Amino acid sequence: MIDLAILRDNPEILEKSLARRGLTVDVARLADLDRRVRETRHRAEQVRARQKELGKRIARLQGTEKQEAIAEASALAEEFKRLSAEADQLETEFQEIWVTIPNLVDDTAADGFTEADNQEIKRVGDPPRFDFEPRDHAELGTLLDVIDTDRAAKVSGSRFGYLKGKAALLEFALVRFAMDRLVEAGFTPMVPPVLVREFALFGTGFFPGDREQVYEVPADGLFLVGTSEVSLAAYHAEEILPEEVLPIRYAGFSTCFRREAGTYGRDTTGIFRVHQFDKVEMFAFTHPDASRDEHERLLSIEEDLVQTLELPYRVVNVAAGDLGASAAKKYDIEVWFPSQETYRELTSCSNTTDFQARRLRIRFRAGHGGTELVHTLNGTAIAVGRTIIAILENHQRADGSVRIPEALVPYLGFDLIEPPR
RNA sequence: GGAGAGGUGGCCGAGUGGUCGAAGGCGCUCGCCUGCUAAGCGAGUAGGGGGUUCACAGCCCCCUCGAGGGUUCAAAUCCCUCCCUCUCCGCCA
Repeated sequence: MIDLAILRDNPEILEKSLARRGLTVDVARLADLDRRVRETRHRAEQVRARQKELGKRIARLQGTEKQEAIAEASALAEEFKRLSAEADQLETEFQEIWVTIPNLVDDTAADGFTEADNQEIKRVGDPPRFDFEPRDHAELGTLLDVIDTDRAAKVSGSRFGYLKGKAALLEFALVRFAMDRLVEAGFTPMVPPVLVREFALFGTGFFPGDREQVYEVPADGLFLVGTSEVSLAAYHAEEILPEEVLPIRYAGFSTCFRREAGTYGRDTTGIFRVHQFDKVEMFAFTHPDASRDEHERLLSIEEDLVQTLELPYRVVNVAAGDLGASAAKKYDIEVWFPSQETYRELTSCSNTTDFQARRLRIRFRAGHGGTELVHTLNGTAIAVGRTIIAILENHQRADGSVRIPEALVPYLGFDLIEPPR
């Protein structure tokens, strides 16, 4: 949710932001609806005030006087009920639209509406040159017997995979490697719930917009998270934090579940796009003045991790129209995939400013004694599945064996994945 | 799955129809005192919305004691529905 004051005092800012996202919303009508809500509510409150005052006198009155006053108060109560219902109805109508309004786009977010408009900020590392025909990760996975999507299809359907043997070990190495780095950087490690209540998804901005992407467990009224961002953000829901605890930084490890509805035919090879994968996620709660710096900090941590894994990548500033509802600005790190001869998304980090904090009511006690909304940010540290396949593809050799990046060797105890004899 | 208890302010915790947005305590803020620290004394301190306004200053109003509905002139207090938390038993990684 964005600040209502924007709609009231600077609707042109909202107009502009929506236009940058390529959305059409009748802002004038929204503003008018809001005005009518307030007008009606105000009239109702005035009636209520008179009714309450009269009620106080009734306690002290006797006889006829009392009876007359009660009759009058009764009429006021009726009137209040009527106006109040009218205001409720208008407000419902307003909220229905208002909750779908995405965050204001940051001035420095890239222009454009699709992935193709993402603005490249930098490239680091060179794509590997092979003197043989490189295999894609699915081929390598089969050859090395470390990824099995055929049997996964039998057991669970399409877009699932088994990590097997050294790839399974690689997962744990990556997770521990990332966690170690993050703890060093001041993050508190977390293993959060992956089943959450609806409010957590609404609060993080995934609902109502992306509802069809989320697995639901109707019998229990719970939902499977697509990222631990959801459970980490909601961790401090409804809280008023002391200012001095900010920034709060969490490193959450969780499995992520995504329905991938509407992606039929896209990325069907291997485990590039699956319904279930594990991820280490960074999440930060900051003072509003600190979120821009924090965003850059998260990005630099992501870059450090990718560099340490010796993967060639580029950083893009995501186009306004391609941002999620809650993000004001987002950076993606795209890593080179030799089989696709292109850079594909490996990590992503967003500054959601006060959008999630407003919905989740996460505030801090500010210096002046009042409360202010915090800012929240999230960023991928390691998306395990994709990182594994990036390692396979980039560090493969002619015989199909794969070299383990040096930084992971201490976690694994081997430096090569070879085809079984 | 069975049985029971309970949801009140930043936190703990009183409060069964009007004088309760709410005792008391903790915490916090300011001041005083104590030659440091600790203790002590005094005052203040819920959140949200709206109106007025140049104003995030004042002043005024409304809402909120888990949520929603109901009874009543009047509800934290009475009634109904739902949600949530905890305890014991059962099951269980």
